[in-house]
Amino acid sequence: MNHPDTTTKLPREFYDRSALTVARDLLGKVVIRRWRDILLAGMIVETEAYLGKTDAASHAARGKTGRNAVMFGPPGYAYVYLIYGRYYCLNFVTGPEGRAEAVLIRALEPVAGVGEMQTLRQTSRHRNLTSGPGKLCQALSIGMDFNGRDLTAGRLYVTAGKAVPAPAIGTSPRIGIRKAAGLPHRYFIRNNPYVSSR
DNA sequence: ACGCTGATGAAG
DNA sequence: TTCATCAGCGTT
Repeated sequence: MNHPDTTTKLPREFYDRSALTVARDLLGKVVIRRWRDILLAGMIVETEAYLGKTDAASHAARGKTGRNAVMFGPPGYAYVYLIYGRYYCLNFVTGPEGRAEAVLIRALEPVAGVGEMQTLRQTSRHRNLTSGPGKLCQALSIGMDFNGRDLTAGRLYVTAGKAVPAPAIGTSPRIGIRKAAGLPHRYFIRNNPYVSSR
């Protein structure tokens, strides 16, 4: 029986495309987090694309600041920020340097390291481990120390998972945003129980 | 439906 | 310096 490749990282070229394309392509890919000699992994089941200055809902809409500086850098780096004073959100920078696009990772389906995720999340319920952007950062032990980290070199990266057929992909407006509502920039795998719900 | 929680950036 | 805002979560 074949075992999945957990070491080959997606190359920088993968991220060097429009956030809309990358957000869709990331579905079915696997986020790998090497944590204390343990492998934590989850398949991406929900993403959101954020564009640069043209996107009022993007952190980059009002230009470069201390917080969003990583978005303005080259693709293939992690952009992490604190939201609502309590939770972290993980984004991947996409597109050429200066365009300031990113994809928010909104939900994963746990693949490996479930026991450790349960400890990190302080819950035994599988459905609740990674079914939201704040939850998955907790489950993978991702904090501000990952902001600006290279996704092609370190202990956080993405590997090729299984292809998701186009009919299985759903789109919708982005969750929880008030500006630029209505744009279908959220992508998810239909009927996957780990997609976040509100 | 609501409270928690604190960084952020714009206004003054 | 003050203030409204915020791409969330958990409990009710």
